[in-house]
Amino acid sequence: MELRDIEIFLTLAEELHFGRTADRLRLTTARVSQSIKKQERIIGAPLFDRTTRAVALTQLGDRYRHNLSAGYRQITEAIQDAVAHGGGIAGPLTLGGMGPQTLAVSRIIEVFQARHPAVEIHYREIQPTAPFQQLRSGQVDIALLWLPVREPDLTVGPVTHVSQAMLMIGASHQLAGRTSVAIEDLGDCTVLTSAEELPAYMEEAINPFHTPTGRPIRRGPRVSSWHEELSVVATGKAVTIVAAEAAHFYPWPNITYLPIEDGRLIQWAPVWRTATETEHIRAFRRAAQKVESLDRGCLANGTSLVNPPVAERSPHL
Amino acid sequence: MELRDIEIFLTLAEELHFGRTADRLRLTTARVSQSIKKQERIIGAPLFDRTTRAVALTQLGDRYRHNLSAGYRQITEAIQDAVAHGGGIAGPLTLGGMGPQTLAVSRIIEVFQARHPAVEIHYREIQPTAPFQQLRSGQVDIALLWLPVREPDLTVGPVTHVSQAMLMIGASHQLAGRTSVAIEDLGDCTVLTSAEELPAYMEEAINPFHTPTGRPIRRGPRVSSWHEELSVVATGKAVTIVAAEAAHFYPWPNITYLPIEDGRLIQWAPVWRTATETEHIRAFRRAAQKVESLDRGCLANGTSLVNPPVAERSPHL
DNA sequence: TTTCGTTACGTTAGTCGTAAAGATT
DNA sequence: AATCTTTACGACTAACGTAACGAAA
Repeated sequence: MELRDIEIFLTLAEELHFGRTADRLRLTTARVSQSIKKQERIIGAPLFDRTTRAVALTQLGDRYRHNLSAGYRQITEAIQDAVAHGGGIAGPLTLGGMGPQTLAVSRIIEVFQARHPAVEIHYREIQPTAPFQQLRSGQVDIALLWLPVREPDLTVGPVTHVSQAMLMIGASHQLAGRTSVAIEDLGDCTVLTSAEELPAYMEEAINPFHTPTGRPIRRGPRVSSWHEELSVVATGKAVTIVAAEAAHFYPWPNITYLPIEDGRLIQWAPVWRTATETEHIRAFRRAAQKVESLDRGCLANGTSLVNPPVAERSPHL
Repeated sequence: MELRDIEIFLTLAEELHFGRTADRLRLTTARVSQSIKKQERIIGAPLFDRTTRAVALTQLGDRYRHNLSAGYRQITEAIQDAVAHGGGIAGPLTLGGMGPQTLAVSRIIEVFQARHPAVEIHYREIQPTAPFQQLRSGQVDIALLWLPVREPDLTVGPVTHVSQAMLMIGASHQLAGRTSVAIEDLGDCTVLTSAEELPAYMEEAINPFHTPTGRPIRRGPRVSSWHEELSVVATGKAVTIVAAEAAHFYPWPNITYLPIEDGRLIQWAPVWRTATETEHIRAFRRAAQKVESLDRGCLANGTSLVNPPVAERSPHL
C-alpha cells in the first residue's frame, strides 16, 4: 500500500465516480479500479458499494477515509515544507507547444527532470492562431513559441532551437510542382489568416504583407486551429508558412512542403508571463541555458564527441 | 515519493546507520542509499550528513522527520484499523521448514498470498534435530514437520504432502551397493542420534530402536543440524532415514539414497503453538485445507485437467 | 585491512494504458 | 443504445539485489 493508492482512494471517496477520479489524477478508470480493488483485497472487505449507476462509501470505507485523510495531508505537507526549505521545487508545470515542437526541447526537459524530479510536467497544445491565449489565461506556464514575440506582459527565454521555414501548399496548387519558392512568389498566393488577431509584427515576420518587390500578399480564409490550417491548405484554398518539422509530422498526401529560397529561419523560445514568473519557470530557463551552453560547447569543438558531456544524469525516480 | 521511501527515511533517522536500516527493512544498503538520495534530490538539500563513520540528521532532515512521523503513524494505523475491521489480515508470518520441504507447500502459500496480500511471509530453517524449538521460542509461527507430532502444547494441521522414506547412507557403506533396503537391515547399521533429545514416539516412528525381528538398532554419533547429518553420513560413520526429497536436493557424490522396501511414508503437516494461535495461523490452515480439497478433487476425477480449478487468483499487489 | 556508504548494471515486479467485456438503466 | 465499472493483456518504469568501487579509520 503506497501513497499513490491512498491518493486514489481519497479522490474516489470525494468524487464517488471512477471517471472523474481518473481525470483528476490523470489516470484511466481501469487503474483506479485496480488500485481500489487491491486495497479491498488487503483490507478484506469492500470500501465502496458500487453499481454502474452509483458509487458510495461503505461504513468501513468511510472510517478508512476519515482515519487516512489527516495523515495523508500531514505527509504531503511535510514533503512540501521540506522541498520549500531545501531549495527543491515540486508540483506541476504546464508546457505549451505547437505540434511536434515540444519534441525539439526534449533535452531541456531531460535536464530539468533530472534536476527537479518532483516536478510533474504536463503538455498542452498551443494553436498558432492564438499563441498567447493560454499563457495569459494561466492554462500553460511556459509556451514554446516562434519569435519574434514582443509583448509587454511576456518574457522571452533563450532560443532553444531553429527551424527552416517552408511553404505549406496544396498539392494541386500552381506552385506545388516547384522544388522551392521565394517570398516573392507569395504575391501569387492567398495566405491564411488567423481567426484571432495576431500582433502585426508577428504576422509581418512570418507571413509578410508585401513581397520584397512591394507587391501585396493576398489574405485568405480565417482559420482558428492548426488542423484547420492543414485542412484549408489541403483543399488548395490558401497557403501558409510553417516550420520544417511539419513536413515530417503531417505528410498528408494532398499537401506539399516547399523550401523557401530566401532561407528564412524560425527561432523558437520559451515564453512566460512576467507577472507570474515562478521558481519553476526560473529553473526551466536555467535548464534551457544549460543545454544551450552544452550545445555551444559541442559546436565550438567542431567534433562530435564519442561521450558527449552530459552534466546531469536522468532521474530514476 | 511513496510510503516505502518514507519508511526508509524514518528508519534511517532512527538507526542512523545504513546497514542496520537495511537489516530492519530487509533491504540492501544500496537500496537505502538510493531511496535517501532520491528524497534528497526531490527536496533539493541533504537530509543526512554522512561519512563512512557517522550518519547524522541535518537540521532540515530533523524537521522533515518530525513533520513526517506523525502522519506516517496515522496512515499505518488507519490501514491496520481497516484491516482489522475488514476481516483481512496483515503483518508478518514466519514459516519454518526442513530444507526443501517448504517448496512442497508452494501451492498453499500461493493460495494464502492471493487471499491475504498484505501478509508478508518469512522463512526459517528448522533443524530435524530440534523440530519444536523455534516453534516454542516464537521464532517461527508455523513449522512444517513430519508426523507423528504429539505434543500437548502444539496443534497439528492437515497433512500437506507425503514423502517416500529413504535411507541416507555413505557411498562406501557396505549396504550402499544395494538397490533397496528393509528396516530389518538397520540392524547392521549405526543410526544417527539427535543432539537434542527427540520425543521417543517420534524417534521410534522415524528411526526405530528395533528391527521387525527384534534386533536392536545401534545408535551412533550425535548431530545437531541437517548439514552435520549430511557430513557424518558422507564419512560413512552412520546412516539415517530421510524424506525422498533429500536425494534430489543433496545429491552429494559420497552419499547414496536407498529406497526402503517396507514402503514407509513420511507425512508432513503444519504445526503451531496452540496457545498463540493467531488469525494468520487460522487463515493458513484454511488455505491448506483448500488446497487439500482441490487435490482430492483432482485425484477423484482421475484425470489431469487442462485448466486446473484455481479458486483464487495470484495477488498482483 | 576492515567497515561502511555509493555507483553501475541487470532483473523483476508492479504500475499503467489499451481494448474489450460485463452490467445497469 | 449509452454510460459506467471490471477484466485481460502487454509495455515500460522503477524498485531492488549483486557486485564492485571508494573513502575513512
